[in-house]
Amino acid sequence: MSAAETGAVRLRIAPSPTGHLHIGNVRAALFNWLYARRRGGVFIVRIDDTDQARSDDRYIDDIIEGFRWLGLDWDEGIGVGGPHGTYRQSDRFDRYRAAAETLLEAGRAYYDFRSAEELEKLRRQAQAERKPPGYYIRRPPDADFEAGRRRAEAGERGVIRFSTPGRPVEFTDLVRGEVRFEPDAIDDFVMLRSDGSPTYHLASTVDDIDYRITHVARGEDLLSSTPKHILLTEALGAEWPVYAHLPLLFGTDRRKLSKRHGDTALRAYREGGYLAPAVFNYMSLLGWSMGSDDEIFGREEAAAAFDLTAVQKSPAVFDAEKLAWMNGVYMRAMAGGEFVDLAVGCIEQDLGRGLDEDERRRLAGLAPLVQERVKLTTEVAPAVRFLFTDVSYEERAWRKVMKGEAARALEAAHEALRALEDWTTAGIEQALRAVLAAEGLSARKGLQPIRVAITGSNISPPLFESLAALPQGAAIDRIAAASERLARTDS
RNA sequence: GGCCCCGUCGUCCAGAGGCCUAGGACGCCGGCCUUUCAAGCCGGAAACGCGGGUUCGAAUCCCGUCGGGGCCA
Repeated sequence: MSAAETGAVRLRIAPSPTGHLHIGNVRAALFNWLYARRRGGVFIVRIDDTDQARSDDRYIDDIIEGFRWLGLDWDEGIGVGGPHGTYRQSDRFDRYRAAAETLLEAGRAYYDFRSAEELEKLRRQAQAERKPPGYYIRRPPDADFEAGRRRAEAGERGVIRFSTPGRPVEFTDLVRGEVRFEPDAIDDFVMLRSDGSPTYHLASTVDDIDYRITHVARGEDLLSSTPKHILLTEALGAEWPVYAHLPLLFGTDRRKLSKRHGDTALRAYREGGYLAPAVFNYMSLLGWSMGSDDEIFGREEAAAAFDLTAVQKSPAVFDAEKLAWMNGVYMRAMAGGEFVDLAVGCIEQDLGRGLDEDERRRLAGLAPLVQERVKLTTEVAPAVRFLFTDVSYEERAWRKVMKGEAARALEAAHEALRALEDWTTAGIEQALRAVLAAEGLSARKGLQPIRVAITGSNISPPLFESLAALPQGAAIDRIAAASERLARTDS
């Protein structure tokens, strides 16, 4: 009976700190998290920093912040500790070398001193014979353990390769079903490079064994490496985990999502006005669904329903537009007070100063109308900025609206609003409608110039509420200013 | 080049032999509402890659083919 059956499941995500946390990694992490939570198991975050030249600790912070932001909490690993050390591969090189040594002594690995040219020749030969590329990379006849060791100790540079047993590997993948690889498809892969550093195959497999990982859910790009990992695990005397190879995330060109597809860093979304629950919700739908038409759901709901066997086999294209729509759904679903707090934060940052009591009150009055109009948090400040700064007219808006009857509408509005005693939405609406009717102007024609005068734009929150959110004096002044400008530009 | 994976509307997902004249969502188009913009509501266009087979019956099973992708080089 395997560990997966007897104990709690243990899953992990192992990002490399060689760049900002990538959304492909985020999706993989999310599925691992969902499955761990569903099974009441353990979720681990390990840092795969074997490539020390390209790794940078600031990216570790980015990874930690990113996962935390999304609410993917982990039970062991970087930042939270656990029984297995630092959860950084760079601290475990000795362990990997020891594992390689064990295999060497057991005859399951060998030193390989062949030059790149020799190997290249073998590859070309394999290609000419239409054989798998790794076909000819096999243990050379003279590769005996003692001789290899002597040459290595004498300072000769060579790699240590795993010696594949020459039999097919079969396993059941939770997503793909039965998978089989023929011996020819599995080459004698390098475990330790000539500089003594471990390859991904070695480090990752040894870690999965040591951390007693029961389920490995990772991108499909690693499917063809899986037989190597299985063989290696066996050779090291351990039981291999259950594998689940997740469909890749594609860009709109249907290629593996990468830098050139624009925003592939989670950070870009965190800073671009997206809400964590929306990102979580959207990403969970990439390759999975609840099995119903329900698309809007939270973390706990998803965790309760998740199963790796229900994951889609085909790749998913990341659709930024649908994410934006979903973000809008979450924006609108926010409690009113919560949104006001968010809006205050947005505008204060935009203004570079705090809001006073009166300003907050005015913002809060308009907030519900803004809330249902924005998709991203970054849209909040531009929508309410007119409340706190002098208007600057959008030239296009001005030209579109300030013509024809605009002057009359502004003058009439100016007069009516100056005389108005009841400075409320209802009062303002009543006064303006009355005066427009008296002038014979339609609401459409009469109100747009006022909107531009007040907000600077022809697109804004509803006008009467916007006016009410402004002090009466300021509103009147703005209309007068627009009137003047119109008179100037007309003549 | 070799091996492997995948194939339902433009995109994401539902569909696990009859409930499918294929459903939902985003996007798109049209309408309603309306002071702008959104939101909301109503309606529309839009897909089972292709060819065989199995079966009374196939989007669902099998084979082939085409197409796409991944890995190694």
